[in-house]
Amino acid sequence: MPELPEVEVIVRELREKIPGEELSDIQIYWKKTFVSDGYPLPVFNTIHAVNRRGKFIIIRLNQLFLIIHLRMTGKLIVSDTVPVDRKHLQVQFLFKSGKALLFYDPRKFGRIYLTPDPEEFFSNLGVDAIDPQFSKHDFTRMLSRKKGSIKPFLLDQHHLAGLGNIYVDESLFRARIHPETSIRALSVHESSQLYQAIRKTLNGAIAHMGTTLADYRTPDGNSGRHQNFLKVYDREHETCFRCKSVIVKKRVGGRGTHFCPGCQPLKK
DNA sequence: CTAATCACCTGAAGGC
DNA sequence: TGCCTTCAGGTGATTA
Repeated sequence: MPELPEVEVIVRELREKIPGEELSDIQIYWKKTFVSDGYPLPVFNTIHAVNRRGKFIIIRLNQLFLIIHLRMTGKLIVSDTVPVDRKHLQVQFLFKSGKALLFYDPRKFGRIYLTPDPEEFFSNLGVDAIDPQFSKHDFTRMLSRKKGSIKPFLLDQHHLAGLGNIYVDESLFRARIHPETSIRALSVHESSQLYQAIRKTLNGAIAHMGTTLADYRTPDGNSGRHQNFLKVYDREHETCFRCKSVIVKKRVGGRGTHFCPGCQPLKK
């Protein structure tokens, strides 16, 4: 479910709520969710900071870091009390203050990793898609070394980290590029448009607090609003706001892909 | 290297 | 109402 914008909104909210909290207990209800890698459970540690890289949430403790990936249906909730709703609760962190950080995940794909070394943990992860250090030139250079279709490339977190199925489709629409366009066929101008489109799309979604299609909620339990601003994703058979063509959905790289055949013609 | 498929899980939605 | 199939915001492993 959550892509970079949703994770960013979650991180901002967590940052308001949990730094300074001291862990008093950790309960793991679904073993595979919590990957301790042999390190002791960080009970009695303090939460020092909350950050993000791509779709990962990074929580700094005393010596170790909790690194969380929500995958499809993971949800973090900050509660003032021990949980009332325990359905799909996979991991529970209790604090000395009485508050709790709860990890819910119906599909159980999400993971919480424990590591002393985030740099090492992220050694194969691409650059964050809205990292200010990541330039248009870096992007075109990255593209020049690759072939294949543009959409699978954008989804691959080893290159750019943070885009998922919704925002790839939205970014390609904004840049007027067909998702099956071969990377080698992209002009310098198109690459540049795509770079801008990705940033505008992600930052716009953050401003709307993310996209809630079904499960996504912030740690306060709030929905996002960006679902009301989607241009192609989840709009199959509807009319393009820009050219009035009918939005198409087809499989590209194994993923349901939405685009406007009028605005995004395939040039190959 | 790229592409396709499966695996991991559950729930919602659509067809009959 | 119920059964069956398909699909879902993700990603890693395996196999052509």
